[in-house]
Amino acid sequence: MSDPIKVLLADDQALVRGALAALLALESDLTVVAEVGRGDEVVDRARESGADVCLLDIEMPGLDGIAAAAAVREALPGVRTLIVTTFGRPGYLRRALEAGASGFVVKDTPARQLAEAVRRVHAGLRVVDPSLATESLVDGANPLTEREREVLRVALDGGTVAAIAARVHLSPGTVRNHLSSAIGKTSTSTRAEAARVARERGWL
Amino acid sequence: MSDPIKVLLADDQALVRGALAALLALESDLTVVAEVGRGDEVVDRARESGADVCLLDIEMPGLDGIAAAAAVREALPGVRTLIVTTFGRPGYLRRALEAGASGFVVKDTPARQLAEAVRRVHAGLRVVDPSLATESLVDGANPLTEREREVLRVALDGGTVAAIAARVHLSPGTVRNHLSSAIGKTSTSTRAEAARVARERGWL
DNA sequence: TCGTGACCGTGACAGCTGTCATCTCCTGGG
DNA sequence: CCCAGGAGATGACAGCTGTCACGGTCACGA
Repeated sequence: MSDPIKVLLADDQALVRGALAALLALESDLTVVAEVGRGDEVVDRARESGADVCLLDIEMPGLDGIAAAAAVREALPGVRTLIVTTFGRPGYLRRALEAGASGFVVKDTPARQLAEAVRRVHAGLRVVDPSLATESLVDGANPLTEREREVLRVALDGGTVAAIAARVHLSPGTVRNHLSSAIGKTSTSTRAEAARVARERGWL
Repeated sequence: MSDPIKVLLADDQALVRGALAALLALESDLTVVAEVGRGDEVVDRARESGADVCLLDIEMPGLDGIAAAAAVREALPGVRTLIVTTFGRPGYLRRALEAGASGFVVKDTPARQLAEAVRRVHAGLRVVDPSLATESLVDGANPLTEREREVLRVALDGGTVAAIAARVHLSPGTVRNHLSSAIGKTSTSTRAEAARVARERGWL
């Protein structure tokens, strides 16, 4: 039998991190060599520990899991990344694959499938949650422009147009134009609704 | 040595559920006797399995963890409940304790403390995340009335006042009055912001 | 019994929002 | 070269929103 697969775990919730470590420790061909709670520590710790596969949550402080996957791709081309996340938003899948992730699994897949996903990714295969793959095709690509996304992200907090304009350094009129455009593209009628829909689809 | 403590796990994410089971299985004095993914299955499965302690996530379909704790308290008075949740919102802690939960732990506590929390709860002790306990006192009680909460919950989706009014069966004018009152109580300036703040504080 | 407060509603008003037309500037195809 | 499209901005307009004042009902405790 060959050497065990070395795994790095990245999740901001310590309890989940420890629990996943316990779960993977049950597999004799896997070994957890590093655990981090922030996205911006992934590359350094992966290098130090000589990890083969990085399990990355998306919601993390410092750097989100998708950006961390891109950073790993850049700095350590031989290391595979597998996104493990709570939210199966179609846009996340697309962006994860664009960032060079080898796999995408949501947190409500059965526990025993996780180890298998790690093995497949390590073997150079792609692992994609099948239910999401189809949904991703149906939803199509992200229609929002960069500025529209930026404005919508700020609009999530719920402030007035004037407050949004101040935070993105634009004129209030321009902000309203971008919001109006985003409202149209999301088939909604208020900016709060548009922001919610865009977030749910992983467009932000 | 006495019999192991029988634990029921409730979390809507199968991966987290399985991982927590693996984590607790490392402790020789604990045994996971049931796992459920919905709040409304907790009481039945706890009864069947003869669980001593129920670990409950808050975000669950069917019945949320706090309501599930109340249901367990009602149907199985001898069974202790321990809330294990992602969000350390002060209002959640208060409501959890009011619902009869014996403990409240957030998911970024260290993994090894979970088993200890289970033991303490089983022994009849209260376990409360210390950082939250103080924060809960600072924030004070939920100042929103029942109607204000209802209107704010619907307002989270971001629709117009007319849409909210239709969903709660009130006149648009009344909805605006409730929203205005809620905006004042949250020290915000728009209903979207008020809804966000109220949700973050666990007031909804 | 009275006062208090939650609740529901109406009407009015200032201000904010969403939409549209229009303009300029810049960039990347064809 | 010209054109399309993103970005930034302005002005106008109808409609929506947040606020306030006011009136009414009901339940609860003093």
